[in-house]
Amino acid sequence: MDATLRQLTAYAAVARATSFTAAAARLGVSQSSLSRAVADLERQVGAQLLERDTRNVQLTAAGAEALRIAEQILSAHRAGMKELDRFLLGESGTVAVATLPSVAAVLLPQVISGFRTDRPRVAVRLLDGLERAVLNRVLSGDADFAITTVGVPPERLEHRPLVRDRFVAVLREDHPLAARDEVGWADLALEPFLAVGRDSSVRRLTDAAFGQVDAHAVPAAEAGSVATVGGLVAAGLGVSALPALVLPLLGTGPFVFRPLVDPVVDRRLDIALRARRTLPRVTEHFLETLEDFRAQGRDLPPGVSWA
Amino acid sequence: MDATLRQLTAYAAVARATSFTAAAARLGVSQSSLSRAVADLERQVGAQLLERDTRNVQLTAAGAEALRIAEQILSAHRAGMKELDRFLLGESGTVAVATLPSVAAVLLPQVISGFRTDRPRVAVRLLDGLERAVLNRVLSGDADFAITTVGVPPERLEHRPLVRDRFVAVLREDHPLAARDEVGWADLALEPFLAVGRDSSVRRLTDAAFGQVDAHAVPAAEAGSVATVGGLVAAGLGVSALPALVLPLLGTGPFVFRPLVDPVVDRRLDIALRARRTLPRVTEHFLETLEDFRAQGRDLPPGVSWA
DNA sequence: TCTGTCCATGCGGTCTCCGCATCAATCGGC
DNA sequence: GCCGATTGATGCGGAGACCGCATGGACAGA
Repeated sequence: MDATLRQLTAYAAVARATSFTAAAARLGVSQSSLSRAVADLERQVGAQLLERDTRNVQLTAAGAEALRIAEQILSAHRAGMKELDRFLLGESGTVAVATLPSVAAVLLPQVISGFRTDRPRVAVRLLDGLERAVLNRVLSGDADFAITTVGVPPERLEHRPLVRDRFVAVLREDHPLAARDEVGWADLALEPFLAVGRDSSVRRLTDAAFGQVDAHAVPAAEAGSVATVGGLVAAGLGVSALPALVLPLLGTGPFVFRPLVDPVVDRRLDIALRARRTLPRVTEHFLETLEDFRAQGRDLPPGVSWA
Repeated sequence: MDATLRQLTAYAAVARATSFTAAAARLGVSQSSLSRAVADLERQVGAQLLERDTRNVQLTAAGAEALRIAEQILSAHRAGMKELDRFLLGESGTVAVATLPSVAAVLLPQVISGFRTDRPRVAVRLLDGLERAVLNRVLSGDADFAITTVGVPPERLEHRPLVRDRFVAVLREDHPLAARDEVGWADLALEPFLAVGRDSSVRRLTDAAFGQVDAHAVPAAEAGSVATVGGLVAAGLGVSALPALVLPLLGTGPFVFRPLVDPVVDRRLDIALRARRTLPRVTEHFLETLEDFRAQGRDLPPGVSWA
């Protein structure tokens, strides 16, 4: 016993109109078609649903129950189709973004806010982690795209430069170097250096910068999170160098920041997508919002600029 | 954009198995059929739902959403069909019984109790009222059938005798007639008579009985409900005559009941149904339960007997 | 390189489903 | 009380959907 949608549609229309002819007009099909469809349905469920003499149509008890049920099913179908449609149009769904903690905390909030006023039915998921984890999220499909640094670009990802994020010297306010207008990497190399963990993309860049000025890259201490580095600097244990975007994550403290030169080091944050993939419409919309921000030259924290 | 159940079924099977071949085996159809059905669905919704290379099938974002929705729709359909089936088998639904208050309060409770242990998913609605209202409920289709007295049987109703309900004299215990073993209608006629309202079926029968003994039928007082008659009798205002079944409705009081003879008067309670109508299965089942009670000779209150 | 497996597709046959025309039954107006 | 109009059911022919079979092309693993 399986009733087709066609049968249920026909039956519901007839039962609601209590008339084959009227229902046929409303549906834009022939009366005979409805007559057959209803007869088929009755045969399939094995019960008479409509009591018809040549002049009137009325529902039996089973018919009333069947109407209720048919409308439930049809409504579920209609709602489902509409929901799918909305999803395909990018009006609902979820966009999952994998990013570094600094991007998630500093750059994205305003983007998400703008996006959600346009598309309130779309949920945004932030998956934050370090570079490797972030890229894996994209490769595995957990995330729709990533905003992250990219050291060795994996083959199956496509990149679009997004912002440049300049390294600055992080000092306690009473540190001698704080008196300077700008600081060189070679100057930093003479101080106890407080580095972030080895699997951070920031670490790779600081190591490289010290390499360029022929300095040893052995840190005085190493911390997993930027907030911890902030605590160490505040305690006077040394100095650090961090991209401008992560500075808000240091927390509060007696910090001063000075431009870092010789060389000037930027980390580039890219949008990373799986190559040769058509994106869900919601993802496209999110990226368009991001692009709008760039095109409008929206304010960024000092030291951060659109790429 | 309307997806057929066939397409949704096919898609859901393939998407769940992430394999056309496996899904085809499970559904017992050919692989080519599924391939086409899914392709049709994709064309209709205008989006690719499955990403297939020759070796693997995996869901796109739209595909995952579509699977969720397809399963919702299919589950609604399955549940609805099952519900209708249960209804047609008489395992669910509602049986509406129109009856006199005395039947509703005294005779039916045990029947309903027995019926509901057999069929816990079936609801029973009791529509109680006086004879005319009760019959109208059946004629209008509000009730599936009635249990009631029937004075002038309307044309479009079919009757099945159910029980006989004997009239007894209702006296206060200190009344002189209470000393007798039985009381005649002519004896009652000499006392102030407390009658029920004119639209009650009981009233019609008491009037007729007094007529048979050539007594005036003018009551000393008339009350709408049996409980009120009870109050009047208890207050010593007079005597009454009521069918045995309604005695529980008198309430508590210093009542004694005596057999009423010359003539012995029974009211007959019938099952009344709309003629030439096939009954909903639940109604049939309820009537069968009632019939079982009769066949088993279940206990009835004194003065009441199966017809 | 070769074979087995997977999905897509051409093909022919069957069955469903449609609309048109018509029929029998009934209602409403005169 | 009669007649035309309207209602739902049904015969019929045609168009299209849907099926399974067989085959093709692409890829994985030996």
